[in-house]
Amino acid sequence: MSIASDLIRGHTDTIILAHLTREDSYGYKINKEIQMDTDNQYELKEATLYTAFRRLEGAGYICSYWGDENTGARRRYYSITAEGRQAYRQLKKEWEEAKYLIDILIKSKEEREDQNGR
Amino acid sequence: MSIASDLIRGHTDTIILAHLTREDSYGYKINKEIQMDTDNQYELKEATLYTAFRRLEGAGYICSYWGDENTGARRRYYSITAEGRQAYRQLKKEWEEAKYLIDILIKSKEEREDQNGR
DNA sequence: TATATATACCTTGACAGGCGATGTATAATA
DNA sequence: TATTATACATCGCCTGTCAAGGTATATATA
Repeated sequence: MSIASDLIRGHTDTIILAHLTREDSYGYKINKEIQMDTDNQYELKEATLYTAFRRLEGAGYICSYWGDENTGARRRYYSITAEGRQAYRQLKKEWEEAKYLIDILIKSKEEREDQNGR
Repeated sequence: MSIASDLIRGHTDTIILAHLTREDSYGYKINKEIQMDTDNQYELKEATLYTAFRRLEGAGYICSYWGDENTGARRRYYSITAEGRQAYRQLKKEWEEAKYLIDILIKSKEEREDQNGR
């Protein structure tokens, strides 16, 4: 893990919802996929992950059920709801806005002067 | 203000440092500039702003002095240090990394399947 | 057989950053 | 005279993150 989590903070819910858009999944698997997707540059801490599941379920964005594996550790599967899909779309939109604003705001004033040709 | 502050969280320090790269400035002015730069879509809450100044000063990234205005309210000016400039460059780099990773992570798995042509 | 590792879940308590509320003071304007 | 703008500051709450600890099953290794 190489990235500061304060920069990802606020995106945890969006990331989880994204992983549930195609099919139901469970915590451990989602986290492994996050690690693979980012070449091990990022992972969710377990406490963060399971806290987020509770939060999302409380908000009605996901619901859960126990898997029926007859071998290995038990898994709790999560399914995204219609409200969850709606929230996901909204959160993605907000990310695009935030990205745009942050890009503006963290730009050095020196650079900006250069760009204005002054 | 239209943007969720959890999405900006972690960037407050970078934003402030960016505003000090060209010239010394003070809290009220920096915040006004942020509002102007973002067409009033974002502003730092005063408590957040002044907390950040304390934090940055404690870290040695900025130092402060009182202005010598002989009219109007007094101003505390902040100046970025060499360490502050170094930190600013680092934080910008981390933002580029975070931006890249978040874009990957919040992408819908449905979309990704489409992109893979499967 | 014992031990370590991988899979899989969960909770508690501390910490840090953001912020509403509140306060102070000066100057200009209505 | 009252309001608004400028300008700074702190306190205490809230929320999300996470280190640390715990439970349980299955497999690989020594």
